[in-house]
Amino acid sequence: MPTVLDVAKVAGVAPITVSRVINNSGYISQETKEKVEAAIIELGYVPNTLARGLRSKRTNSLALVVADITNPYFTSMARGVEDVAGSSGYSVIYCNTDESETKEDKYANILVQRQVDGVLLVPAGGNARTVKYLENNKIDVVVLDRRVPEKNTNLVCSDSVNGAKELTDLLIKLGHQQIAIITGPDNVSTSTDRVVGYRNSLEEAGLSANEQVYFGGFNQQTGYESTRIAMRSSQKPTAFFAANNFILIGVVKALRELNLKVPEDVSVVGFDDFPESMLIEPFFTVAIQPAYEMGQKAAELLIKQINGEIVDNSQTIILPTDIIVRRSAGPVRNNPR
Amino acid sequence: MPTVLDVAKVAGVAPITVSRVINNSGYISQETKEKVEAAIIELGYVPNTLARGLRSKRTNSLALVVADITNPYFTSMARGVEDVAGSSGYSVIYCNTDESETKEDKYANILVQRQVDGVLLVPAGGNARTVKYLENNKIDVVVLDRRVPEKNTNLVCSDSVNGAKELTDLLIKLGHQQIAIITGPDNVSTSTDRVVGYRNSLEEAGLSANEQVYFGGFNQQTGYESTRIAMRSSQKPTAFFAANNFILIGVVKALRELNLKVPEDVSVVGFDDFPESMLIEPFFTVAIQPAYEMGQKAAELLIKQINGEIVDNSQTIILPTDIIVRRSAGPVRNNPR
DNA sequence: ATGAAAGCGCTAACAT
DNA sequence: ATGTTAGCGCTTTCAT
Repeated sequence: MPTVLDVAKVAGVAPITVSRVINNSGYISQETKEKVEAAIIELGYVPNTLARGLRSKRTNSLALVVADITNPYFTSMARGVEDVAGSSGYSVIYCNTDESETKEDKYANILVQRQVDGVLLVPAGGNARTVKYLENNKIDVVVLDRRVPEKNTNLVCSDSVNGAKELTDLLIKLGHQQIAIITGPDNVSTSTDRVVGYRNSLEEAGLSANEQVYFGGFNQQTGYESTRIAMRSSQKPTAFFAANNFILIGVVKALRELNLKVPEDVSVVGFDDFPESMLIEPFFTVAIQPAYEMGQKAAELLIKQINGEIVDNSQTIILPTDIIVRRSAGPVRNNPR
Repeated sequence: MPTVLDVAKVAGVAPITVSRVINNSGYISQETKEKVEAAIIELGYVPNTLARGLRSKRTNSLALVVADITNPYFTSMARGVEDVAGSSGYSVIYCNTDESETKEDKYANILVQRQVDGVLLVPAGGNARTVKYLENNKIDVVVLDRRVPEKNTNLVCSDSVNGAKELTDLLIKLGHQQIAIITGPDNVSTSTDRVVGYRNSLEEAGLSANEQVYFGGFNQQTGYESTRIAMRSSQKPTAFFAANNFILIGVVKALRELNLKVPEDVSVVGFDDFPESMLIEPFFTVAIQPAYEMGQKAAELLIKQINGEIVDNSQTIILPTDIIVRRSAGPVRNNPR
């Protein structure tokens, strides 16, 4: 492979001049520039980013660390990140933690080794260890989707508390008094914030006594199992609030097995849903988080941070959730089953 | 950040000895090893992969170039790749071409700059340009999902011809005689192979005269529009074959709008579907491609290739598709509408 | 507007 | 079993 030196020889200039042409930096006469460009094409020269990064301390690469890229919510987010990163000359390395702190640690180490300029982190555990580790190693971090306790960071997330409040309000307005919420781990802010919004709504309606909260994982199994438990309890819910898309699917599967119709017998609302491109007929009443936009905003913030355009690195961007009313929630049945 | 030199000083050895400990290469006494490891921990040393790559000509990074990571088919594939790559010490850079050759070219250039060791390529255009470009730059390539014309390459794909044949056979067995296939671009092998399988089946049944093929894009819009056109034609299909998941959704949306029930009025089959985790009640009769496994196999092949464990770089791995019979295809209606 | 020298952090090649 | 030397390809720094 040809190097700057080869190009320099062909163009009859010094290597540094070639570098200046490639990077559009410093003063170069039009004439020299053309000579160099011709040589680059002639040789099929491609700059080596390893050498460049080693010398300049900038790799033009970012990392996106998410729970699982397989969830369309994170996939959209990833596209938002990539589209912004790409147009600013950054490549993106994706990492799936599967909500495991061990995997997160492993990746954090790899990212330091790779000298990425910045990391977009959806933290797996309920702690700031990874953020601190990355920052200690001079890597800029923007936390995405979830808050991290005991540490101020740049943060881009959506308004879970408010989205959950509105969703619960909506159920209450439909006459539901016994509403169960099924959510993720109790150490993840998106999971607990949605419970907070739910509680706020119940309280406002004087329904606090009917609170019914199930923690678990952000997966189908949790939705399925918690629904079965709830429906066997003395307080049978007339409505379910699923804290994410996979839980939502689990809830409905369980209800089907119990021969309960949605929304005739039981109402269901949730967070996230699936993209319209995957749905024949959108059915769920949901709070949609603007995942793609969150990815974009986070990437923009991170890049600014890397470029030193931001002094304060504890900026919080909270995007609103969008309530979409569809058919999965209806008025409570008055006739007892 | 500490370097090998810092570690070497603390441990009282030469830098190369530190390198040997990090890479587990050459002979090191247990004693020295422990001294070095202690120094590494003491200083919080993390190796710099840029320097390492520059020197050793190996970056331990791969790239996966797909049409659109937003399609669950490619997302699964990506997880397959990442899981294998990760466990072999490789990081993966993902690139979305959105089926555009321009974007593919742009990424190919970036990947050469980044000195990735290998590329897993789902080629956007119907040509071998990118493969040649990468190979000219000494980067190993495994082509994924689709064949590339006029060039022997390592290839991992699924058996589109056979899957399409079986799916069409199934419709014919149900009594359908007028079957339309709606597929992707006419320069993509997955798109054309599925037409070939479809044709083979019709021919075998003596139904070649009824052939009805719609090319377009692998997206919902194509499914929707082609379905409307087909249903307005003189040969109204009694069954549709959608060549991928998004087309499938488009077909069903169009049929719904025409007040046609699936499968009572019209039968529908397709390729790919969506993961069960996203489906309340799987409905479509489909040919499933083992996307995750394809990603795994391709990554394994690529890594072997990189390690020089394979001489021949035109190895083809074709994985079988799996026909799942569900409810979207039924017997043809005998009473005319 | 251009160039010379040096060095980023690591490991290959060659000692010892 | 360990060390010395050199250099990967680029850009920073300091000339001119």
